[in-house]
Amino acid sequence: MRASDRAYRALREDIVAGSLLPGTVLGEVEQSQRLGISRTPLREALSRLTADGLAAPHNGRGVVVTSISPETVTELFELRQALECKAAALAATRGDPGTFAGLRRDFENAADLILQDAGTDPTRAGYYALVARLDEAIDAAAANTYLTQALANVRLHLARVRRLAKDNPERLLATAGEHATIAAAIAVRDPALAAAATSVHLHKSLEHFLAAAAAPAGTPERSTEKFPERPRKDNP
Amino acid sequence: MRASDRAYRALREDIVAGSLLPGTVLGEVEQSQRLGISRTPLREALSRLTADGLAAPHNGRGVVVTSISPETVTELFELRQALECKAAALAATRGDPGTFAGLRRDFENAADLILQDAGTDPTRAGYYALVARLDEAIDAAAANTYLTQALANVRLHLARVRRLAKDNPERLLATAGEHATIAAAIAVRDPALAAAATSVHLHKSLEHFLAAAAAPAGTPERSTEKFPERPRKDNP
DNA sequence: GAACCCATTTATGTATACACTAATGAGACA
DNA sequence: TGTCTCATTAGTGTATACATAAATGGGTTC
Repeated sequence: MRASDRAYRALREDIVAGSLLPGTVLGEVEQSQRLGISRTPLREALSRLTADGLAAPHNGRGVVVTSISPETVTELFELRQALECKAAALAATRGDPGTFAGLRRDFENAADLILQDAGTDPTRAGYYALVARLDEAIDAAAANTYLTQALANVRLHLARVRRLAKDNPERLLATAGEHATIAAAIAVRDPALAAAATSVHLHKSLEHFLAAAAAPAGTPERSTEKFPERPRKDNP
Repeated sequence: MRASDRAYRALREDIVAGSLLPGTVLGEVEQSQRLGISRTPLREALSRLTADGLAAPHNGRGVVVTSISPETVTELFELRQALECKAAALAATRGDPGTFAGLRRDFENAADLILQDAGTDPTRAGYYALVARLDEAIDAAAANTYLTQALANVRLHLARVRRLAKDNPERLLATAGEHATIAAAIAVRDPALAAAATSVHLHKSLEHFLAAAAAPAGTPERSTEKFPERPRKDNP
């Protein structure tokens, strides 16, 4: 694999995982030494990160990791709603009913996935893999390259948000039901219903995130830690 | 200005204007010599073009200018509809009524712009500048960075399509009315109406393009020239 | 005559050297 | 003591050299 690809993946993973905090200045010499490559492939990686919106030019000199705020997430969900509703509607028009009927059943039986390994797997990899399967099925059924690419970018930003969302089992169980409803609407080839179900799901997801981000009483000091705004030099 | 920026703008302009035809292989040495810069900034320009979707990797070696087909345009318009309807709805919720009332009047008086310099200005720069003003007003009123950026990318691709669309004065006059309707809906702060008016406009625009692209009788040989698919070496 | 193999060449990926700009620091002067 | 200026430095932008892999062409062999 090319060094620029490895650098891009490594930096993207660090940003999404949160080990590179928002506001961190990504110096070329610094990062190239950290990743053990030269500046040329690193620059290409930074260029791709900037195009993704995970990094942004900083005073015309260097790039910084973009920040996340409740306002940012609200804007992201507005775009997400436009894209996912359209994708669900197209999938309902063009998709294979059998595929989505199967996904509907999987989500209706997802309580096991969510509750079973509640303690063993804090990342809920199993359930999120199922969600990813639904996303991929919708993308494939929508059969629209531009839409799929735009959604991929949204989901990239969403992965960052997910780290802050603190999804409790109750919310996850609710999302399973919402996803089942979406899959069911696509399976019966009802575009308007699929879009409406998607809209409902996204509305509730954003509501849940904003409520959690509103710094629940008892841990008010974490809210500032979760949304740093000042540029800071590497890992503080 | 940086050499990489100049290269990016120059290549983008060449692709949008059609002087670099779809399928053209963009060799690094070749283009860097043509633009009088070294390979390093040119690579960054190619990277940005690839991120924009104007170029795509070619057999893992080099990049080619992406092609445009009626199917591609249809997909582009599906994404465009999702984005522009959402933007119009948000603008209707948040925008300043006075701004859009003024734009409505401008579009209602746009017949002069369109008919006046019908022969003198084949690109209709004046009218398209007015359209751009509406786009910018909607972007500003929607106040959503993610949405604006996604729309900017769509409009970039749309500029390529416009070259093939062969807009006659009748169609342009019709679009002026459609744009006036959109501006009016936003001015009265009716999100659903704004989205609907946008949907109607885009539906008719796509319809017009597809009809024109269907190779009108008398010039069937141009359809293959308009949508080249085979990679070709530079300007044939 | 056709097919296969090897050499050459061409183009990309990477590293590094050089240039230039902007930030930083100290020192001098008011 | 504060501020202005100049030198230093750190970091980015660009050019170029080198390495490597893929395409191409010629030669040989079956």
